[in-house]
Amino acid sequence: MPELPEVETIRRQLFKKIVGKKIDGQKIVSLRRRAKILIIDFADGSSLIFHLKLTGQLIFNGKPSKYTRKVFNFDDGSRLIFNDVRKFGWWKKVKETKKIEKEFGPEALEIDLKTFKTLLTKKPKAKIKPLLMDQKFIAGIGNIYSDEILFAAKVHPLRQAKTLADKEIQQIHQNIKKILNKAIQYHGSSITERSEVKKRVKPSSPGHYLDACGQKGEYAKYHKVYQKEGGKCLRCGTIIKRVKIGSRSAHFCPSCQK
DNA sequence: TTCAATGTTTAGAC
DNA sequence: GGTCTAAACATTGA
Repeated sequence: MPELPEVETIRRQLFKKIVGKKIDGQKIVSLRRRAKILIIDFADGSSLIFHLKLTGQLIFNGKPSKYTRKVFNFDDGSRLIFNDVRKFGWWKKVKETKKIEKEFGPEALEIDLKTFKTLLTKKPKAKIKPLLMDQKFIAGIGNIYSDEILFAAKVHPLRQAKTLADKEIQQIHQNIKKILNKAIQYHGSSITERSEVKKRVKPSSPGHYLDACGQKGEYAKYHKVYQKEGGKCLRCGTIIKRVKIGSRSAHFCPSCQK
């Protein structure tokens, strides 16, 4: 679930709440994010790192439920609970984070146009959507935001990197930052899965993204193509399509994404 | 019973 | 080596 905007939202909220507090006598000095990983840094140089995968939640002073996998208690009596319905998420204590940080490509919010162009030339045959989701290529983008970025850039998700014109590369690069920043502003996307839409499962049920305060993110309101299959394109009115690329759903407008 | 799901990793094919 | 696909991880519920 949590892609960059969701993890970044949690990081910013938790930063204000827990920096300066202690877990097991260890003082928290900082909170960072690398790709979709949240990093809690301690005074002795060690860190506690988290990956929320599809359904992980980190909630400050949350109330434990049957899906709570771990509770971290702070020295002042407050706590952080880790919930995860599907159990794909993980956390671990590490002595240093250099090795982990090196496993990812440049941060999506930090990459400059020139670097982005150079990287694309190294993957000429790759399809642009899976490439944007490849954390070793560029870090932080997942299924939701790759769809939204490509719609905004008017680029078809199956385009090979080498076929992209300069202007298109520029558009993708610009929209990576624009979309991710706007999503952070709205505290990310709390969504209901396709299989759940039919079942009328509420987005508030366990296994859906919540921020560190236990609140839903509001960015899903602004999704233009993700989960909009069958709806009209907001730019041209064409019906939004969904196709499988690899094992993931891609949503796009077949008319204005070329 | 079967299906799909915001993520990642691995194995195998070409 | 590059690229693609399927499957695996565990769970849910109509």
